[in-house]
Amino acid sequence: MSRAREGEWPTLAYALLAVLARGETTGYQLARFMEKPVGLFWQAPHSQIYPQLAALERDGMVTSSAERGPGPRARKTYAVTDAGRALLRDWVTTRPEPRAVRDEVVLRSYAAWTADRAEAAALFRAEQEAHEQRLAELEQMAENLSAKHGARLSDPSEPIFGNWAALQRGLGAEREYVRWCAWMADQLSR
Amino acid sequence: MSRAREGEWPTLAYALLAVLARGETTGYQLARFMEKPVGLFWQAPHSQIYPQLAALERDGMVTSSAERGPGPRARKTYAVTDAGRALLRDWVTTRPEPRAVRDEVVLRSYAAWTADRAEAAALFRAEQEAHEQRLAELEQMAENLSAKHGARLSDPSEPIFGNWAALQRGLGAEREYVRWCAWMADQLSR
DNA sequence: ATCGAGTATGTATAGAGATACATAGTGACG
DNA sequence: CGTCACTATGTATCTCTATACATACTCGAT
Repeated sequence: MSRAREGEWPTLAYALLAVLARGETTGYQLARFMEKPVGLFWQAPHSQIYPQLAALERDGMVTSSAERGPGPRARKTYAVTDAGRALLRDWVTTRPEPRAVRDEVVLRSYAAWTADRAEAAALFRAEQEAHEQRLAELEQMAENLSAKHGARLSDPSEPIFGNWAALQRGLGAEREYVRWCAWMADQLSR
Repeated sequence: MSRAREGEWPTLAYALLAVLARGETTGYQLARFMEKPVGLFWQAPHSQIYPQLAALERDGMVTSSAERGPGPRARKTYAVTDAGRALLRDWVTTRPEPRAVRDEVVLRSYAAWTADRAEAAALFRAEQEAHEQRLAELEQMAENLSAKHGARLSDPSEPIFGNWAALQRGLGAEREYVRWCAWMADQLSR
C-alpha cells in the first residue's frame, strides 16, 4: 500500500486514479466499483482501497474533503490533483512487464487424464455455461453503452472510450473461453 | 505452503502433483518446468516449490529419495503416492471459484483517453507484436506435439492430452489478445 | 588457473491480496 | 420493536507470491 521507491506505485493506485480521473467519488463508491462482478479488469476489497487512497493523499496525488457521514467516521470524497493526473498520464503509455498467467481450469485440463471422464466433461460443460452467462451480461452492457453513447465510443479522447475498450476485451476473452470450454467438453464426452 | 485446514491445499500443490503424476522428477526439474516461459498456466519460483514439496511429503502425498547431488545438499527425486494421486483426482473435477482478473494492459486501455494518442497507439502496437511472437512460439509447440504424438492428442486418457488441452487454451487466448490489441491500436491511430 | 554458467536445494524477508473484525447511523420490513 | 440490509470507513491478520540471500560442486571457456 505504501510505495517501494519514488515513483513506484502498486497497480491498484493507478486503477484508483483512473477511476477518479473521471470525476470525484467517495472511497465507498470506489470500493463498490472495484468489487468482484463489476471490476472488469482490476478488483480490490475496501480493505485495500482505503489505505491506498490514504497513501495517495499523503503524496499529494489525490485530495479529500470530509462531510459527516452515516457511520462512526466522516465520509470522504476524493479528487485527483494535477500531480495525480500527470502520474496517471505517464503510467498509461509505459509497457507493463508480463503478468503471470494462473488459471485453475487450464491446470485441471492439464491433469484431466487422471480423472473420471464423465466428471471432467461435466466440469468443462459447467464452466462453458458460466462463461456464456457472463458473456450475455457483457453483451447487455455493450448494447446499453452503444445505445447511450453511439459514435462517441469510437473517440479515444472521450472517457467512455475507455469503458468501450475494456468491454471489448471482456467480450473477446469470454467468447474465446467459451469456445475452449466447449471444445474440452466435446473432447471428453466422445 | 502449509495447509490451512485438512484437505485444503494451495493450488501450487495440485500443480506439482499434476506434473509428478506423469513421472518422478527432482525439485530442480519441477522448478525449471514451472518457471516463466514454460509454465503455460501456472508458474512458481523454486523458493515456493521446495517448501511446498516438503509439505506434501510431510502429509504423505509424495515420497522422496535422496542421492548425493552436486551442491551442498542431497538431490531429491520426488514421486506421487496413492494418496497424492487420489487427492489430485478428486481436485481435478471440482469447480474452482472464479479467480480475479487483473490485466494491466486492459487497465491502461480504460485510462487511454488521458494519454497522448500516438504514444498510446504505440503501446498497443507493441503489445500486439509481443503477443504475435508468443503465438508463433505456441504454434511451433503445437506442430511439434502434433508431429510427435498424432492421434494420441485426442485421447483424454493419455497424459499428452493434457499438454494439448492447455496448449489449445494458450493458442486461443493469444490469438484473441492479438486481435484486441490490433483493434485498440487501430482505434487510437485514426 | 580463474571466471562464469549450470546444477541443486534451501531460508529470509517483504509486498500484494483476501478474509475477518470493528463501529455506527438510517431506512425497510415483519 | 427488533432484525436485516445498506451506507461508510477503517484495522488486524494471514496467506500467497516475488525477490534476495546462501552454499557448493562440475564443466567449459578464456
